[in-house]
Formats: sequence, structure tokens, C-alpha cells
Amino acid sequence: MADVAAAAGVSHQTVSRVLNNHPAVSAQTRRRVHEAIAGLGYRRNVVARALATGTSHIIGVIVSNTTLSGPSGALLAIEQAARTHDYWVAMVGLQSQEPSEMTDAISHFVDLGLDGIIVVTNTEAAKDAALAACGATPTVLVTSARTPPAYSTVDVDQAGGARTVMTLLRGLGHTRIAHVGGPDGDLHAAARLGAWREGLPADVDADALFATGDWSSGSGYRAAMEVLARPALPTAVFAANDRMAFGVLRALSERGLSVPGDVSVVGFDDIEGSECSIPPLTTIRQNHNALGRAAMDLLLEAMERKPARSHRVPAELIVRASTGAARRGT
Amino acid sequence: MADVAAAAGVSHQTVSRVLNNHPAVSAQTRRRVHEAIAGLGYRRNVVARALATGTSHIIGVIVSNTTLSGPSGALLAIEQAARTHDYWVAMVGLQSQEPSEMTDAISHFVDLGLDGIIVVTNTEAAKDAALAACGATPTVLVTSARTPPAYSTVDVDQAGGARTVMTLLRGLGHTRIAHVGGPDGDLHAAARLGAWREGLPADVDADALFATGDWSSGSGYRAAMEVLARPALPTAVFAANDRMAFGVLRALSERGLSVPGDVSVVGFDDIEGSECSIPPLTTIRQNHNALGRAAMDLLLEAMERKPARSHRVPAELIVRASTGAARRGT
DNA sequence: GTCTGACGTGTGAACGCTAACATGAGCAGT
DNA sequence: ACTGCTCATGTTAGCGTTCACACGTCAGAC
Repeated sequence: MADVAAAAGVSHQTVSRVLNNHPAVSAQTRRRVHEAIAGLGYRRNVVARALATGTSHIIGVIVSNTTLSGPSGALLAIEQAARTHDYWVAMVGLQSQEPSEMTDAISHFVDLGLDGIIVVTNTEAAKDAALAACGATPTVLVTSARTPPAYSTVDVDQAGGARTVMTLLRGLGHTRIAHVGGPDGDLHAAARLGAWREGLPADVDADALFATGDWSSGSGYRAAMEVLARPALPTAVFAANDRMAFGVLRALSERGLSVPGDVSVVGFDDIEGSECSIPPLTTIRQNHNALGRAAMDLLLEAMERKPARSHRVPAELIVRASTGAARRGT
Repeated sequence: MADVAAAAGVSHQTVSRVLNNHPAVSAQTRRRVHEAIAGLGYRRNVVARALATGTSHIIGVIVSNTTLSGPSGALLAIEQAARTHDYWVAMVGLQSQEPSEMTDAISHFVDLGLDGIIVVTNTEAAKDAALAACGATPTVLVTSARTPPAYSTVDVDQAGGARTVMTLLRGLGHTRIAHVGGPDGDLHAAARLGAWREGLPADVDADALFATGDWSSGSGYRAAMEVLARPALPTAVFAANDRMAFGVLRALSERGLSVPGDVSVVGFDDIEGSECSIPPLTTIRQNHNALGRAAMDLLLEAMERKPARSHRVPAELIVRASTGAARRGT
């Protein structure tokens, strides 16, 4: 910067003013400085600027379970939204459910002097660890967990999406609707499970229609096989995510049951490939881009010390060929 | 830091030495400083340290097309590998194929004073833009592109994987093997296409057995429908990725052709869900973790100014139910 | 003609750390 | 007793910005 100042015949402070678009610089000086910058190929040192201002224009994003399409889609959408606001993203993908890993990641981000942090998490424990560690750094959570009112949150309307599924299936005449749920402790799994149970007729034995998976397609296959081995066959299966729904489709296929003729199947997420399963899968689409934009907007508000608020992104039902009317008499 | 120094009754420099595990500090002083640090809850300012040392312990990762499972899997694996070496990751997901977007991202990373950059890209243009912008910052490319010898590269052995597929199919007696290729300009698509063409018997008309997609399952479906509409049916289809293979499976199912009875199908990537397609998909597994570890190792070497070298991660054939012997007489 | 204010610019310190050198104590060898 | 070495620690000067303030200059008002 000193070189630029010398080349333009001004002080380093004037160069700084030009760089920051400070109004009190004459047009002529401004031009001379710009020429000197271009001539010397000068680039401002971002680290020194961060040290002097205490602001880095970088936000941190922490995602809990990156092997899933949901969190990783959210990460990428957030990064995209951040960049449209001229923020850059540092990220950590947690490998375990250990709260300590979350704590370490957050406190490193705080040390780094990041302008803000967005935490994408699906468990209460991870959320609590994040809030305990984030201190005064503006933080937004992408989660379905309840949070103290001081923190903004964003999530896709999980329960609403799941209720839409149940409304669709009930409207098609289904009553014995099985559910392949996600893992215990996962808040999305819990929200989808809750909506399923509430959408079931009161006289149906929910426990007999329920099995649990770990989000993987293999676990969906096994869960479906387990349910199909029980006395009363379901007429529809609502899987808590598309991958498990793939496993359900395969299980039904192997058992010689047609979809949707014998059994209807619904998933959740609308991942790539759902439109080309056999048959194409009815599912709930999560709008990651809207989620990412909302998270970034709320973080910007938090950085301006505006009051926290929460935003819920609606889920969209995508009806494909895997759902049809319930068979009479079953 | 001055407070800690005062509390421990030493100079700030001694505190710095303790923090950096400098040997020339007596055990007693070291203990007193540690106590003072704990007592005051002191945390070192990472930005100031970066300014003083010129090193940030952060690496940048740029991924070209984050909507695909490959690049996003690579990103997450790299992040994981980086953290085991005590490096943190700043990331950018490019939204377009514009070289200028790559250039902007890289030059911002350079400005940021990152210790190194890893670029995950599948196109020549993006690779060239990256190399033009990275300057003196150590850079490793995750790509199949040819690069100047000054740069280390890592990739999964695309051609080798695709050759394995052809060997398998030929061994099962297939000769009319169709290929659903990836988009033009994509280097992975080109490598897989090349291996397919070379693995075909000389007297088979390759053009009649080829169609192109854009990696999406829908495009795989359309490409398969196009090939199936031609006079001579293939006995096997090799799709350039699993998602397009899903589309192929659906197309075959709708045309009433059984898999693998009438037609065998092979994909590439082994994405989640491939084990539960109908039928489960034979495919090539890409080891993202090995890729990420190798990329990080090479970057560490580059940061130490060691000579560049390249590493190729082997691809693994996963045989599932979608492949079987070719029908006699077809 | 002096005062006032706005405007453009320069000066010094500060941000919080580390690198390089300086200092001083302790000890062994001559 | 003096030299020379090692070891532990302190002192000073940066790293490259921005911030707070001081300083001129010029216009307009009285």
C-alpha cells in the first residue's frame, strides 16, 4: 500500500480511503490512485484489514451429517446465498454426533473472528453445543429444534410436508399406512413420524405399521421387509426419506407386490433419481435454495443486531406414479 | 495477551513462546502461563497471528459443479482430511461454467492469504482458469485433465474403472453394449466414453449404440429411450453415471425389457440408492475418502515446496444384480 | 479583512501477534 | 578470575491495514 501511495504521490491513508470508497477524496486523486493500483498490480491484504476492522467478511457454516443430501444441499445453497451478499464461507462437516466436535468447530470459528455462523443440525444435543459455544458471534440455526428466542432459526416445514403426504394418502382411501422412520434423536425424523401418527385413523394400530431405518436405502429395504412380514399388509408406505423409499420399492418388488397397484409409496426430499425410480416416486421437495437464502438473510440481520426471528420454508408435494387409490377390501 | 503476560508475571513474548510450544521455556514458567491463560479464558487472536506469520492454516477448496454427488463428495472428504491435519477449509461452489467465476474465486483465495488451494474440476477451461489465477499459492487439482508438471493432481482412475466395466460385460458375452455418455466437455465423461469405445468389438457400430445425457436421471431415461427406438437392440447398457443408469432402468422397465434377463445395465459412482434400485445396480465405486486424503497429502507437500506429483485412486467394481450373461442369438 | 465551516489530505497510533536480536544469569574450562 | 557457552527471558520492531484526529486551504458570510 505504501508503494501505491508513493506512486500516486499521496499518503497511505488516502489510498485506503479510495479502496473503501470514502466520499472525501477528490475525483482527480481517486483516479491517480486507481492508476497506481492498476500499474503496480496491488491487492489489498485482507488479513491486515480483518485485524484492523475486526471484521472478515467470512461466515462459517457447520453441517452435522454431510453424507446426507439434505445437509449438503443446504450447505451449497447457503454458500451460494452468501456469495451473492459478498460473503465467503468457511465450512466444517461434522463426522460424529459428539457434541465436543461441534463445540470445537464453533469455538474455532469464533477464534477466527468470523462475522457470523450458520449451523445446520438435526439433533438437540448438537444444537445445544452450538449455542453454548458461539458466544457473541451472530449465529443462525438451520434446524427444527426449539431454540431460545435470542437466536434466529430457519427450517423446511417438515411436519407440514408430512401432513401433506398423509392428506394425499388418506384422500386416496388409504388407512393402513406404514411408516419407515429415520433414526432416533433426529428432529426431522421425529417431525415426520409425528405427522404420520396424527394422520392415521384412530382405530389403526400404529406400532404394527412402523419400522425404523438410518436414512440409507439398505435400511429402508430391511425395514420394509420387516413390516411386510407382519400379518396385516399396509396399503401404503410413507418413508421418511427418498433413499429409504428406494429400499421400500425394492422390497415390494421382490415380494411381488406392484406399486401403486398393491401398495402406494411416498418418500421425502425429492433427491435426484426419485423421478426415475420404478415407478417414479411421489415425494416432498425441500427447497434448499430458499432455505439458504433465508438463512443468509437472517444472519445478515443478526449481524446488524436486529432482533432474532424464525423462518419456515414451505415443503412442496410432488405427485408421481408411485401413489394411487387404495385397493377396495384390503 | 498482555493481560496473560501480566497475570503470569512474564513478558508477552514468553506467552507467545508457550503458545507455540517453543522449547526454550522453563517448565515452571510454562505452567504459570498456562494457569494464567486458563484463569483469564484467553484465546489467541488467529487473525493477528496470520498477519504476523503470513500463514493462516486455512486451505481453500473450489468445486465446479456442486449439484453432482462426485464433486460434493470430494469436497466433504477433503474437508475431513484437512481437519485431521489441523487445517480448516474455506469453500466456493461454482454455479456456472464461466472461467471468470473460477478466476474470481481463486484470486479471492489468494488475497485471503490461504496456505493452499484444492480445485475440483472436470473441464479443461476451468482448470486453465484456475492455474492462471493461483499464482504462487500452492495448488492441487482434482481432475482428469492434463496439467503442467509444476502442479500436483489427483483423480479417480476413470478410464480404468470404465475398462473394468467393459471387461465384465464382454466376459458375460455382451457385444452390443450401448453407452449413455455424460455432457460434452466433461473430462470424466470423455474418459468413460473412450474406454467404452475401445472395449467394443471392432465390427460393432458404436454410433448406433451411443446417446448423450447431462448426468441427470431424466436425461438417462430419454437417452435410453432414444437408443431403444433404434433397429438393433443392445444387450447391455453402460451409463456414465448411476443417476443416468436409474433412468435407463426405468426406460427398460417401461419398454417391458427385463434386467438383466434381456438387457444388462451398469452405472458409475456407486451413489447411495444404487444398492436398492430395481434391480440393484452393478457399478464402479469412487473412493472419495482416498481421493480427499491424497489431495490433502499432495497439498501439504506442495506447501513444503516439494516437487509436484500425481496420484491416481483406483476405482472398484461393484457387481450387483443388474448384470448377467448375454442372451444367446441376440 | 477576519471568522467559520466544509472539504481534502496527512500523521500517528492501534489492531494482536511473532521474528530477530539483546540481555543477563549460571556454569564449565582454562 | 576470566572467557565463552548455553539457557531463559525481555525488548523492539515489524506484519498491512484502518481509525481518530490534526492540519491546511478555500469558499462564503459578516
